[in-house]
Amino acid sequence: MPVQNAEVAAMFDQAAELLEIEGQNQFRVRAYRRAARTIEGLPQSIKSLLAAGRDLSDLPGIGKDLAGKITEIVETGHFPLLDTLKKELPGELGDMAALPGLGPKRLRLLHDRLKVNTFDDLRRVIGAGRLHGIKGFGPAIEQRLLSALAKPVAEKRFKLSVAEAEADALANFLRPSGRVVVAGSFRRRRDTVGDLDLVVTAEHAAAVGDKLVAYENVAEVRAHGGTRTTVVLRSGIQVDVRAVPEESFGAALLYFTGSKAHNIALRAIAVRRGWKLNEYGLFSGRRRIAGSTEEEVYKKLGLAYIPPEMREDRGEIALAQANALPQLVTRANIRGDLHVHSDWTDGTASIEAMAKAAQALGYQYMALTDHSRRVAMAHGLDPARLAKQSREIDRINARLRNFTILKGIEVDILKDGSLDLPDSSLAKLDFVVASVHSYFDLTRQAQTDRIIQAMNNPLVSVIGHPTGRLIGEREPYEIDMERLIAAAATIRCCLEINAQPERLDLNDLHVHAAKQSGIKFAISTDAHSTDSFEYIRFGVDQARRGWLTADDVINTRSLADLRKMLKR
DNA sequence: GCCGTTTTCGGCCCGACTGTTTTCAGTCG
Repeated sequence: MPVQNAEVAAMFDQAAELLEIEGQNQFRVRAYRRAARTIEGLPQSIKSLLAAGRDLSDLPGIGKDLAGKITEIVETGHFPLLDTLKKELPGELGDMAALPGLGPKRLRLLHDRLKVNTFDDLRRVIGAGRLHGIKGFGPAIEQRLLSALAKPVAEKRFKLSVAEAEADALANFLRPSGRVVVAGSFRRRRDTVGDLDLVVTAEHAAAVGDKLVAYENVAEVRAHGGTRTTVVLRSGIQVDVRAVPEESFGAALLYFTGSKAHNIALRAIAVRRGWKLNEYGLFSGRRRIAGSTEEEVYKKLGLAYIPPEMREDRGEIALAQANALPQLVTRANIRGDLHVHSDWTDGTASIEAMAKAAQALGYQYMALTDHSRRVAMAHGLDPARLAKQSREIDRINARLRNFTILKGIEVDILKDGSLDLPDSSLAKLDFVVASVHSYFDLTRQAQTDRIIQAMNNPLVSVIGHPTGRLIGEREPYEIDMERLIAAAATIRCCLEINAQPERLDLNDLHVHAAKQSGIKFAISTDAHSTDSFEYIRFGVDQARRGWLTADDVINTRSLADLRKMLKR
């Protein structure tokens, strides 16, 4: 198994943590962290970049030294610097930085003075009262550490849809106080959200924090100052609310939307021009030269407006400088849904009800794609029922005005890559989605071969939910995404962006990588009820995070153009 | 350790809150 990008990034993060505890130059520490983020955000594996002869030092934040270290890790699996650091700072010191109140300085002190190297060591010294008298450790920090050690809260991220429900309720609660925008990774529409960052304009900043603390769902108050308040809601999600004056609203929104890497890059541009950018505005000396809107700040910095979904420091700033940002696909571009179930299988609504719900959204078409027979518990269709469904669709289509139900199927990809229905059945359809619903534990090679085998059938238009993940519940199955993308590009098979909030599959990075290979996408809801057509927006979010334009997405086409495209 | 329309050296984003402080370091985002 080759070393994955995520593993290299994790090694760099760990090294950064330990270097910081050692008291090394903070900019050296930051360099490792920055490189880790770059590596995480790469659409391809480092191994394949190296194989293609790519010079890693071309990547942002990676110079000659780190390029050499990355190459060594990928080739040997070892990172000598990290090995050395672990000898000097053994145990779990790096991981312990996740405890609240423990940063590099206090960890160093614990290690030097009390020989603390593990979580258990820390429990012991606190129990023995040996923290008393150590500089920087008062009763409050001791108490926080104790409670954190008692219930080691795994870092939890929330599905975007879950965070949205919390965010909407909270924003409505605060809205009487002023303008409220939920910023952070929520506004960047990441598939999961760690915490909610709200920006509020208010004449009386402190009143906003007071109001938040009084919110009925607050379980814990972490910090409560004049302009910033942090609480944890009962659901476990952390909320930071920041009150800012109207004239700073844009700068604050920019700052709290992030990403952190994007902000740092913007501030560096400001510094190069002799200015300063903070959450209150863009300043030349003491004079504010921009800040009431984000557009104004970008413009002053010589940049086109960058949509929040692109703010990840993955090359968007250079594009904005060149005024060459892609025109991202929007919800309004979507003209139909290409993955829809009915009560013929495991959906809850009739075909006609689904069609009417789709039409009510302004769509021109939908592809009805019920399950095939292999998915027995969903009453999957066999050739005879599929033929019967086809006649039913004809009858309904005859009644519909300005809307067309395309005849489709979500055909199961069997273990060997063959399809669950004969070509003779599939050939009568307008649209075939092929998906994996079984044998998730095949080897990487076998799983990849299996899906490519299915794509090779020219009757298949789209691969449905290509990695099979269920966010927070099931990891994606092992798959060689680069090989899959290369094959899809060659075969000219489309890939699905499944908009179910627990799927969002493909994810943003894979979408971005596939786009570079010229692949087209279907953004589909996989709707099993009339309500779930609304999920399309989550799919559009991820498409935008992958830099897709309307042209990259087949269901932005008119029905006539779509039909033309589907012939291959 | 990275990086360059001030530069191959000398910078590197910026501010709020907390706790432990007698004026600020550490942590966090």
